Amino acid sequence: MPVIAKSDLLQGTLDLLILKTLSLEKLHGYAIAQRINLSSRALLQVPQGSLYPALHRLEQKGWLAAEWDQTDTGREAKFYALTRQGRRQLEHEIADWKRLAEGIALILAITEADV
Amino acid sequence: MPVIAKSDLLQGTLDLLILKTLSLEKLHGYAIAQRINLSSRALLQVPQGSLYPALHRLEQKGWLAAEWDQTDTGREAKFYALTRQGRRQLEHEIADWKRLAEGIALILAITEADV
DNA sequence: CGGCACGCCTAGCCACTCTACCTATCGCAT
DNA sequence: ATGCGATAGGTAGAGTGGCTAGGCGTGCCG
Repeated sequence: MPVIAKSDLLQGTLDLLILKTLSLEKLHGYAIAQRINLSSRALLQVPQGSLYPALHRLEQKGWLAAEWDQTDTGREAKFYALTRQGRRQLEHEIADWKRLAEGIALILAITEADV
Repeated sequence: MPVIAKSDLLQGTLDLLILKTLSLEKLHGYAIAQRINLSSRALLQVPQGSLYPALHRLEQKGWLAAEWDQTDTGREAKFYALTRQGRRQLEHEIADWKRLAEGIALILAITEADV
């Protein structure tokens, strides 16, 4: 058991973040993590040990397609792109997330007066 | 693998929901699930197989205190109340949730124009 | 008297994330 | 020249925690 930590992602959200990030731009793994970090204003961090297994999982499910290519800096890197199924999946995940977030928001909004 | 489903809770959210629900009112397990269902306008469901283990877990962590008592209908039921630690934990979980929800909202809000 | 709501519970599976590690290349500073 | 941080990919293993599917017993209503 870690001492403090707990700044973790919630299980299931990582797929959503990856799919959404790739829906705008083809990126390689390392860049995906950076983009998520940046776009969320550092609220969200993706450890490599979560990222790469997730990418492989999503690829296996047919939601991503991988392809080796060169980065801007001339290095080899594996670029991921959304498949058509991935795009459909993304929409599901967004809908699921909104439902969950709304549900939780409703619960959190309850006050003594409502009981 | 279930066929459709996937209306699941995200891991970690259940603790938050239970703590918040109990922060307003002492309730027994069965009633907690009903209250979450109702308060979220049925957006969120808590299966019993998730609920009871969660309650035991939270009790073990010292966030809940349990006590047998009578329901309105005269039945025996185990009522749970937040401990002081539980109240502190609830605040942490709310803060964590807000951070996560905000981070994800930021990511979901990105459009082609931002890339 | 049969079934449903109430109320509690557990076993076992499964999915996902995390820590901690490994590998290799490149640029820059010492 | 060398060593370190960033870039880039990866795995193993443990831990967490939700889910399905079952079980128990009571009380009420048709």
